[in-house]
Amino acid sequence: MNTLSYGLLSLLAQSSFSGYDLMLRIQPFWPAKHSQIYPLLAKLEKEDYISCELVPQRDKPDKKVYSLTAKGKEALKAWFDQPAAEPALRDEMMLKVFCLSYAKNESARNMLAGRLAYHEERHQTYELKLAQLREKPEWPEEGLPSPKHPLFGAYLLTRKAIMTNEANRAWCEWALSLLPEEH
Amino acid sequence: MNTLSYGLLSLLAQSSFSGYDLMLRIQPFWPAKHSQIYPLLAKLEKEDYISCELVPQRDKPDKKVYSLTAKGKEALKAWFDQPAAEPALRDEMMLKVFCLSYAKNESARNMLAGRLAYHEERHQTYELKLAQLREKPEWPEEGLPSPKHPLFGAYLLTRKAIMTNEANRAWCEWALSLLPEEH
DNA sequence: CAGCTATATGTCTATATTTACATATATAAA
DNA sequence: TTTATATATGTAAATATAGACATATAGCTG
Repeated sequence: MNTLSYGLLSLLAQSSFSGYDLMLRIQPFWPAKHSQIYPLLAKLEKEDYISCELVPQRDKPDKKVYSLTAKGKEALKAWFDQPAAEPALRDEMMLKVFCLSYAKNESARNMLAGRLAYHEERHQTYELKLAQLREKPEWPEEGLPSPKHPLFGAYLLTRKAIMTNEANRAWCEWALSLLPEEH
Repeated sequence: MNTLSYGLLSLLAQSSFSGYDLMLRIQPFWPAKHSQIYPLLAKLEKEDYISCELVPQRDKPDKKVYSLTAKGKEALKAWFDQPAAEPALRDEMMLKVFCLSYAKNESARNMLAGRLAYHEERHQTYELKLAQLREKPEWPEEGLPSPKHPLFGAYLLTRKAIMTNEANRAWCEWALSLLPEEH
C-alpha cells in the first residue's frame, strides 16, 4: 500500500468512481498516468480494499465502477493517524530560475510570462471548481460545509489551490517587474 | 539528460560544488537522494558537461568538487529556451484532506497543526536564507541584485519560497479555524 | 472519409526514484 | 565507550512513474 493507493481510497471515500475518473481526479494532488492507476486498482480489488462493478454505457465504452469496502475504510482510518510525508514539489522552472542571470532577458521574460499565464488559467479552473461544488445538491443551503460534511475536504483543497496559486501568480508578476521590458 | 541533470548544471552555473553540497542544495527544488546524484554526476563528468577535482580536507573526508565545463554551459543555455514541464506537487496530506470528514476531529486538528508548525519552521529557514544572501560579499551595497547579477536567481527563488509558504501557512490557520477546538 | 478528441481499459518497457547496503573520518553527546 | 550526527562517496536492489503500444466506441472537424 503506497501513497497513491491511499489516494485512490480517499477519493472512493467520497463516492464510487471508474478508474478513468479516479485517474482524472487525482491529478491535482498526486499526478499519475492511467498505466499506473489501472494495475493498482486491480491489486486493490484483489486484496479486497475496493469492490468493482461493470457498468455498461450507451454513448461511451463500458466502465468499471469501484467502491470502497469495509476493509478499505479501515485501512483509510488507520492511514489517517500515521504521520504524512513532507510535500514534494518538482518544478523545472525553479531550476531554470537558478541560472536566470545566464539567460537572455527575452528568454527569462517569456518563461515567467508563460508561468503567469499558467497561474491565471489555473485560477479560472479553480473558481469553476468552487462554483461546481456550490451547485452540488449536497452543498449546504447556508454557510460552508461543516467538518463532518462530505464536501468539506474538497472545499478545503480547492481553497488551498486558489491561495497557493495566487501567491505564485503574484510572484510571477513581481519577478517580471524586475526584468527590463524590451520594445 | 533528464531534469535533475539540468538542475545540477544550474547549481554549478553559480559556483563549484561537491556532490554532497549539490545533493543538499537541490532538495528544495528537486528532491533527490545522494544515491541518485552521485551516479548522475559521474555520467555528466564522463560526458564532459562537468569537470571534477579531488579536494583533500583535514577535518572532514576528502571531497570531489565539480565545475561546469564549456559544453555544460552550452547545454544549460539550450535547455533554457525549451518549454519547461508543469510543476508537480505530491503531498500526502492533501490526499488525507480529501477524506477529512471520515477522520476524528482530533486527528484532523493534529494533522493541520503539524503542517502549520512545518510552515512556521520553513519560514524561519527561508528568512535565514535571505539574511545569508544579504551577507554575501557579492550582494549589492544598495538595492536588490539586478537580473544579470549571479545572486538574482537565488533571491527570486527564496522570495518565491517565502510567498508560497506564507499562503500555505495561512491556509492551515484558516482550515484549523473551521475545526472545533476540544478542551 | 480521414484524422482528432474524449471516454474507457489494459499491458509492457524504460526510466526515475527510493531504500538498503557499504565504507570512512571527525565531533559531540550519553 | 557506545551511539549518534554531519561530512563524504559509492553500489545494488526494489519500487514508482512515465512513455509507448494496443484496442474499442462515439462525436466532431476538415
